Amino acid sequence: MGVSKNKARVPKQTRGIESREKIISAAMVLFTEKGYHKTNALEIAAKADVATGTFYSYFNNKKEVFSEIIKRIFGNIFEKVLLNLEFKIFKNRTDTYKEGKKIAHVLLSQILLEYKVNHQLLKEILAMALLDKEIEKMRRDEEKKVIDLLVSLMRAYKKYVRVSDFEAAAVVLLKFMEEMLHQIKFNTTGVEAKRLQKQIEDMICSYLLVSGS
Amino acid sequence: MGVSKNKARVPKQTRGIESREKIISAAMVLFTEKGYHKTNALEIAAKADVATGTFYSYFNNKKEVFSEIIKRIFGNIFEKVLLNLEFKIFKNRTDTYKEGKKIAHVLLSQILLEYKVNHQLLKEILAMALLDKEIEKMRRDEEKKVIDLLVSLMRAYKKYVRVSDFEAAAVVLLKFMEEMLHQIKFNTTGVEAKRLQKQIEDMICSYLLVSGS
Amino acid sequence: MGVSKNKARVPKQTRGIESREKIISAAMVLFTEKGYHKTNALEIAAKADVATGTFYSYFNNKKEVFSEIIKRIFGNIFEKVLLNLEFKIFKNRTDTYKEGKKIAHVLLSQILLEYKVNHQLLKEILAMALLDKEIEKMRRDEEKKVIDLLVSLMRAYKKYVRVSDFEAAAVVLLKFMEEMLHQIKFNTTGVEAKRLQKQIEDMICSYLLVSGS
Amino acid sequence: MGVSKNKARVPKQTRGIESREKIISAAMVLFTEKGYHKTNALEIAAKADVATGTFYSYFNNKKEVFSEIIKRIFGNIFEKVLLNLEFKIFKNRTDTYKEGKKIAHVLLSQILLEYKVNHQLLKEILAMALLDKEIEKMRRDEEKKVIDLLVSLMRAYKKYVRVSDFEAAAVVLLKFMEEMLHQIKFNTTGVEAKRLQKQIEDMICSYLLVSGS
DNA sequence: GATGAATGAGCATTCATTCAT
DNA sequence: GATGAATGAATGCTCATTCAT
Repeated sequence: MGVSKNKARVPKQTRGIESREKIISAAMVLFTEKGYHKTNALEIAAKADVATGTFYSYFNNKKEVFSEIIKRIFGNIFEKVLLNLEFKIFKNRTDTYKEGKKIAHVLLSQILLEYKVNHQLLKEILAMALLDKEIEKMRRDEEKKVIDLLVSLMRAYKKYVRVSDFEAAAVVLLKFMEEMLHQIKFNTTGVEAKRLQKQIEDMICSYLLVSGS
Repeated sequence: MGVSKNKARVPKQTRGIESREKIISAAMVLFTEKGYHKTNALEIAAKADVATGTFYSYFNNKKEVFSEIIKRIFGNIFEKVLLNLEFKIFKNRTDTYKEGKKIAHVLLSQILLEYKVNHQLLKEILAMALLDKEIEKMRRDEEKKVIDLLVSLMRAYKKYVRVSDFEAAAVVLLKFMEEMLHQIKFNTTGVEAKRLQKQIEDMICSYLLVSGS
Repeated sequence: MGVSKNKARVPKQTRGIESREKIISAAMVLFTEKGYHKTNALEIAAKADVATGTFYSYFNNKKEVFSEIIKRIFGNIFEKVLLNLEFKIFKNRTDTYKEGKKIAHVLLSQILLEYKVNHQLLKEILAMALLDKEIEKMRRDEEKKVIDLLVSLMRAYKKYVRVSDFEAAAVVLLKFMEEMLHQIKFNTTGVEAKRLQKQIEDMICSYLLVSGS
Repeated sequence: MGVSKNKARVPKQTRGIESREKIISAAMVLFTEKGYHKTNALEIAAKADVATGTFYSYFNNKKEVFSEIIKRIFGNIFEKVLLNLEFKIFKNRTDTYKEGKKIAHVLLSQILLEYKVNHQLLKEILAMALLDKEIEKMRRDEEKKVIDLLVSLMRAYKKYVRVSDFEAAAVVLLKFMEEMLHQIKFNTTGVEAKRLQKQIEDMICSYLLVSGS
């Protein structure tokens, strides 16, 4: 589906691999600076110091570079963050609400730190995920991984968990987290990040953790 | 910035108003069917049964029609929903957690009902709000109204409310609600809407309402 | 089938019709001078003193102009020649072989005269009829008309006609005539046209007409 | 004109000869499948399992491979058919019209058999002979051989031959035969091959042979 | 006011050919 | 000899916008 003419050359020599990387870097810079829609293949090639033809040797079109970039960013962010998440929790066997809240705080701060990909590019990716079926699928696939992890975590700690429908809860939590991260990053409302973060942690904990513990 | 050449004619005769309306309707259909970026002025004019020139009499460019459409949709949705919200709450003086939960359920269902604007167009709007400063501002302005209302509501019912930073809470709640509505609408994860809705209500209530009441 | 996006504008105003005609004329000149494959839309537009966009308003691509040109040439040549053919024969009730031969001579000369469309363009058309399914179909359709006429003529004069399988004979005659006309026009062998014409007439008559008459 | 840069390497080692042959075979397949104009050097090299550079070691450009292919096909067809023709006639000393007709039938069937080169490629060659001066010359040279043979044959059997201008007659016959072979092969009119073949034989004989014999 | 023809800069994409390795 | 990466001019086509009628 949508794999286009599959004409894209796969570089075998070092020089080819370098060119491909140069193109990806240049595209990343330009998508960030001018946005995906306002960037064109010619500019990318120029910025990458490569001929137009070279661009089209490695990518069938603009969207393919974008996909490649997204793959890398998603791969980076989600996996890094998630491995972190798993690790943190298993390390700090959380038994009480207060402990939980502390962990939530550390985690969120940590994630926010990782999540420092440049704003504009992130906006472009989110927008594209809304506008383009293929990009949407890439996002969905990545989300699936997180949801699965969240479910397995809730299952492992079920006696400390308030909710019962783990899957639905995982979806709600994930989407909530995502939105909040963007909110903090893009900050469209004028309320300071710290205050927001506190409310977010509170909301997660009051929803997720049994309070009596 | 963005004030454009202000050449757009403001129709005063019935015929002119009709033409303008036809253009807006046509644009709405096309933005929905093909997306904003893939729709062009010529098509809109054609679908509206109007000459290309006429299109440019009433709108300086494609984005202006889009803005107009957004204005109407935001006006419709947000205001309708919000007036409803205010009305509902003042009518049903909520004193207990259970009562609150019931109201939350009714409200969310109500909002979801109002929120049935065609998916695709909504996606386009959200995407544009990420990509375009002007559209982003329109969205932010609309959100401001909701946040203000939420704050004033919390203030009015503060004894039943768990949280203390009303403004931050309002932001978190609004963004959460928005994201959840989209999640239910676009349903990218495969979990059924009903299960999601239940978790959402739970999350809002456990966060917002004092539980002992 | 192959009708492409059907986006081509049909001009309604005099100016539009003029532009379309200018494009067709320019294309004809260029196809003749440089051949179809070596001519491009930009050049056609330039020669027609029209913007590139105007070219694409009236034709979806180069092939469409070519089709239009072919339509006109085929329409002109075939119909003119054929009406002539019918008329000539009905006027000169041919009873003897000698009479037949005289008529054949007059006719062939006549046809050759009509057939003076510029060589190069004709070559291009023939070549395209070999290379392109759509153009091939256009040619076939035009040929069908001639074959039908030839059959009906043979039927009308059957007592002077040697052959019995009228349809096959018509095909053979048509193709023979076509090829000979091109041969005379393109003259690839170095034998003078007059000598060829004589042999052609002889071949047609000895094949077609009963000799005893 | 057309001598090109003459840089093409002439392979002397087995490996080189193999590469050259692989390229020719690949080109033949692609010209057949996609046509000459839509095939490009890169594809040919890829299909031949050879680097792009290797292609340009053996051929200066696409047309050179095409010329090579044409040379082989013409060499094959014309020579085979003609040697056959000469042999057949000298074997079967034809004295009467009926004998002549029989031979014509056998010959035509024979030729049609030899003439089974793949349609599409033949079309491409014919089209190119119309479009390209060099290819046209190649065709003309090959035809010259046939015409010479036909003339010498007519001369040898002049007492059985109706016509007097041997050269013109040879041209007419050759062109007629060519066209008819294509007609039978490409069959654009829907009349069955057998019926056409019969008419063709009849036309040749009634034109060529003295009937009283 | 309305029409729709015309504009032309702009963009995506291709491909014959070269050349460093 | 062979490789395949790189080149960049060339081309097809689009579309926002203007303007004569």
